[in-house]
Amino acid sequence: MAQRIRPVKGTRDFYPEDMALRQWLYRHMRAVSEQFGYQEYDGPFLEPIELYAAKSGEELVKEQAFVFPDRSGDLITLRPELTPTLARMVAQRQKQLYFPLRWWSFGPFWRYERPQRGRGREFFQWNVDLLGVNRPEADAELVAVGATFFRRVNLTPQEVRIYVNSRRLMDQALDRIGVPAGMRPAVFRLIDRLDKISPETWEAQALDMGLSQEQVKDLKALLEQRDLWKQSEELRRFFRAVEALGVAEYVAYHPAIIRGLDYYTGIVFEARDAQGQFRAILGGGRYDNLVADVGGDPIPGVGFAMGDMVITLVLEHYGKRPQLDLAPAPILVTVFDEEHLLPSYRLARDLREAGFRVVVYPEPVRLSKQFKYANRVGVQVVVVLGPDEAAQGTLTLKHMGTGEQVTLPRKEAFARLRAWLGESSGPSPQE
RNA sequence: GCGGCCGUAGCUCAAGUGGUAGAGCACCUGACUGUGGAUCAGGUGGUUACGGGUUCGAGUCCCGUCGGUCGCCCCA
Repeated sequence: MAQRIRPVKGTRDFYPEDMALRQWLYRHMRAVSEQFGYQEYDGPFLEPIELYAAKSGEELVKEQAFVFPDRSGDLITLRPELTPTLARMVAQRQKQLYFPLRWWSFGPFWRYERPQRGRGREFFQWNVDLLGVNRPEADAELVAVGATFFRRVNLTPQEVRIYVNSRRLMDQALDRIGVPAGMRPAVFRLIDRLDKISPETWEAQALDMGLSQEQVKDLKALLEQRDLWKQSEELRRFFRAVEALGVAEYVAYHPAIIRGLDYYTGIVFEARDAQGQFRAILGGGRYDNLVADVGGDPIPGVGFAMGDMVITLVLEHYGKRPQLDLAPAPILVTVFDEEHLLPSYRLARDLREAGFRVVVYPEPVRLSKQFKYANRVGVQVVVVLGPDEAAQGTLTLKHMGTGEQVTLPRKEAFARLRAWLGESSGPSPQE
């Protein structure tokens, strides 16, 4: 007996039912992206480690990327995120690309982390970026893309919300509190943790990193100010644009949203479920130094990423995970006996040529077994071609949903199939 | 990388203080040899994650490994 080989830790197998959900997510992501005029692109899954060395949170590469030597000894990285690849691709063709540029992508990423609920080592991510515009209205558009996706998958504003803040605004506010510039990245990360750890440990960590009692108090007060955004011209414009884009109900200001990554320079945002029991569903923001880091001229940009694992958990939790059609085909042609096997195969071919999706039972076994199979795999109509039908040039059709059964001349049988199946007889499966 | 909890049939779960591994669902067969879903009867299925240890005896206690999960870290 061969030893059982385990899958690599933190990876997932996609059985047809899992694949159906992944494809469902992909279809909605694509539909929303295209609604807003974004173009699909992709990069390599393997990248040189140097691409990540210069930028994007040191830790992401040093501690969380899959890095290994290839056969020649070069260090190869399984991409842990897409933004550096995007930057490289844009820098390479900077002179021929025409801005503003709207690109989106959906694909696999890898991070060598401890797998947990909503977090694996191999996951899929939707990336949406708008390059070449430095206005808060562009940021609002990205948020609208995310919100439109939520609306499209039936998640309501009562269930998910996109929270927004501005690093520029927070910088000013921290100035007033007297937090030195050198401590900003650490303080940002502390703010990011506010609702993830207990108030006591949060305060302890704050004091630990060198903030005074007074500053901690001021900081806590600051993070309570839900109308802080009114002090920011940038955010006032942002919210007016969000309103115009028709997604205001999904968007709210929150002073504790700051994002962990270092390269964000302005507005930042993340989506959370209303009950706050899951990780961030999507996260993004403005980065104005992107392309310069990989050798191009600086281009302002704004973008976000949404992983497939958390959104799946959220959909499940709110009962919005769709019932997907997993049937291999809407029609099953049975095989009455050995003698009628090839006639059944020919019938299946004729049905396919008429535009139907058809599965034919692969061997002559009891009809009850074939009907049971049809029932189990979700076939809608079973076709029987036995001695009687063969003799009279007819076909027997049984609709598995209603139980209705008819025997009709071939031509009429095809018409009946079309009537019964309607749209679902066509070439594309699901939903 | 660190700490807590968990790991029994394909699935969901049972098995007082250690004493011969069980149920429901699913699956297979039959009642029903040209017809599924319902019902009834019967049946297959487990080295109790893996490897050691303690014991007359371990699913149960101890150690280790692997996997899952929760928290730290980080993040989608």
